[in-house]
Amino acid sequence: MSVPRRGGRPLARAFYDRATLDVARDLLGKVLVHRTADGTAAGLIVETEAYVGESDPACHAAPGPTRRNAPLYGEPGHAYVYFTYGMHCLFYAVTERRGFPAAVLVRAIEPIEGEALMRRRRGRPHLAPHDVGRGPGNLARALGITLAENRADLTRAPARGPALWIEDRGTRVGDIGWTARIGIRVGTELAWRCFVVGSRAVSGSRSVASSE
DNA sequence: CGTTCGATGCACT
DNA sequence: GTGCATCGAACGT
Repeated sequence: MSVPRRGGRPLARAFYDRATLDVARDLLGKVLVHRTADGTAAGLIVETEAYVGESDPACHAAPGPTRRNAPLYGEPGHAYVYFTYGMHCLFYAVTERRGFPAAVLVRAIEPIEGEALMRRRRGRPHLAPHDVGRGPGNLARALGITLAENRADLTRAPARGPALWIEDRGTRVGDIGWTARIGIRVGTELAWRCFVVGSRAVSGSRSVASSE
């Protein structure tokens, strides 16, 4: 893939207000940025999964609306942060029109900016670069994304102060692979996980990922 | 390389 | 009370 340039602007609402599978694919190569009081950390998105509607048995909206999944039903272009296993936060970008519950889970990033900060947050100074943002729980930890970021508007990046957004820095990714989603017990027949072929930051079994 | 298992908090029924 | 869209340590091959 090409060398990233700096200084993008947040992707517009219209980017997210589309079919979720298209958004999942198009997020590959985009840059997820979180600016906090501790500094700015950013990573290239290399792996995503789509969760689409109440008819998708693996989607958190499958049981219908609840307090917890409410952001899925809201305006596209907002963050949905899911706290799971008592210790991990997962970051999603809400997609499709208001009222239709869908989102893209970001599963892996390659560090681009603030790698020292990301390592500090992970608490593991000796990680290889491709491991810093490998896995959905790990990347949220590295970027400092918590439940405080749930419902954050991803289309706004004010000149200063805390902000969470996704931007295009002109990076072109190579081949894209599609497989079943990881870590779910239902909906495994759907190939709604996509990733950049060859990226060492992609989660899951390395031998499987490299053969796809 | 692979599999198994415990940690840990919260929303939901 | 149950079940997680996870992770990393421990252990087997």
